[in-house]
Amino acid sequence: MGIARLADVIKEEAAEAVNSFPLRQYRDRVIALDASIAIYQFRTAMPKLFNRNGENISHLQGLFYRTLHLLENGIKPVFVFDGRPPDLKQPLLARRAEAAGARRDAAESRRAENLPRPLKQDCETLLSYLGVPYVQAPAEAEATCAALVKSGKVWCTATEDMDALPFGSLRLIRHLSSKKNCEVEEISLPDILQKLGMTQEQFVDLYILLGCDYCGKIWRLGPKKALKLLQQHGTIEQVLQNIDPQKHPLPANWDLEGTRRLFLQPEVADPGRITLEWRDPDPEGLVRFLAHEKHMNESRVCQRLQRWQEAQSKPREAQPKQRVPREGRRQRKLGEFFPASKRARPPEVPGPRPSRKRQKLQVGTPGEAGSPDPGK
DNA sequence: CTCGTCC
DNA sequence: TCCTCTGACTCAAGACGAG
DNA sequence: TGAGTCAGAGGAC
Repeated sequence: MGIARLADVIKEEAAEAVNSFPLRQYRDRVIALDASIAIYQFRTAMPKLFNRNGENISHLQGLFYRTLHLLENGIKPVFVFDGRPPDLKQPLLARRAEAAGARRDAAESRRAENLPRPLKQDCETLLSYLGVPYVQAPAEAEATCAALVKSGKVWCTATEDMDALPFGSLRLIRHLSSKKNCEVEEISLPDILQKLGMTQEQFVDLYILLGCDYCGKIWRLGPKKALKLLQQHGTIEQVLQNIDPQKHPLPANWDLEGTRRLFLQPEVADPGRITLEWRDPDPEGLVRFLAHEKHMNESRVCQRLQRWQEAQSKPREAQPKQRVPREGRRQRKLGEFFPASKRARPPEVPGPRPSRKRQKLQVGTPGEAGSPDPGK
């Protein structure tokens, strides 16, 4: 809701805070991604892909391809899963459910916001085989992403949702996809605050006035006026004292304090108790899981993995313009990754996750504070 | 690069 | 008058590889 | 779903 409006305000009033960089610029950087959003996109934007068992596997294919693409570019991704939505979001969710239920069956509308459990487990299994860490957020994923960035464990949040900014993510990148020539748009929160002459608290107030997901907005108070009045008076309370309440009625059940608290003191996973660790993808495990268990096209999986391996063995540079001649793309050698039997298929049930490659987000050790160097 | 396919 | 906000509308949203 | 238009109405100057 406030997403578009905030993007407009930033582009108009703080254009300096927005820059574009080629993806290669983010080599060796740790980037947090909202897993639920990504998966939801794969499931909606993609034509439904059903395997032979009638299961929709769009999310697996999408996650597989996109994650490998990030890894090939030297990026260290960490996926953050949504937890329980805050109570303040319930009205919004209810509205969405109602809208969906109006034209679809009730079962689908009940999908609410949280991913179905088996779906999420599949994604976790896939990430484990890819050697990519994931984090379970207690509440909003964007909030935990922001906390990870603030802690220095993560360089930036990659999302299309502007929420990460009021949550305090110092850097936000958009348009992170597998498109060729991908230019990533990076938004700097400190630059925004400086250009707008606002504190983070005032910025949160601005976001609330623009119409965030958690509470209604004030009638006839749009982006221009909201920004001007806030810069002039400092807080929403002060703004309210300087506008005509008749012409600008407040929304019903307007929980200003609650919404502020939600952004400024959100419920997040403690970054100090999270250890992020990346391993090489496990090609054998990926073929077993994706092709044999989930029935993705085996040659596609293998082909993609082979491409990844070739990129790995190549010298670190070699990206700039060096287009590999047609010839360079070797054809498949299917037997490559699973010399051992196809017969050893894992149990059908999601069962215990692959034990050997267990992903580690241990809680306990602050771990090496391998903070991504802020230099550059 | 555009377009058709992925299961 | 011009500026600003609202609301109703439409469309496309992923990633790949063959040609 | 959300993001990009385009119509039009209420305020501001």
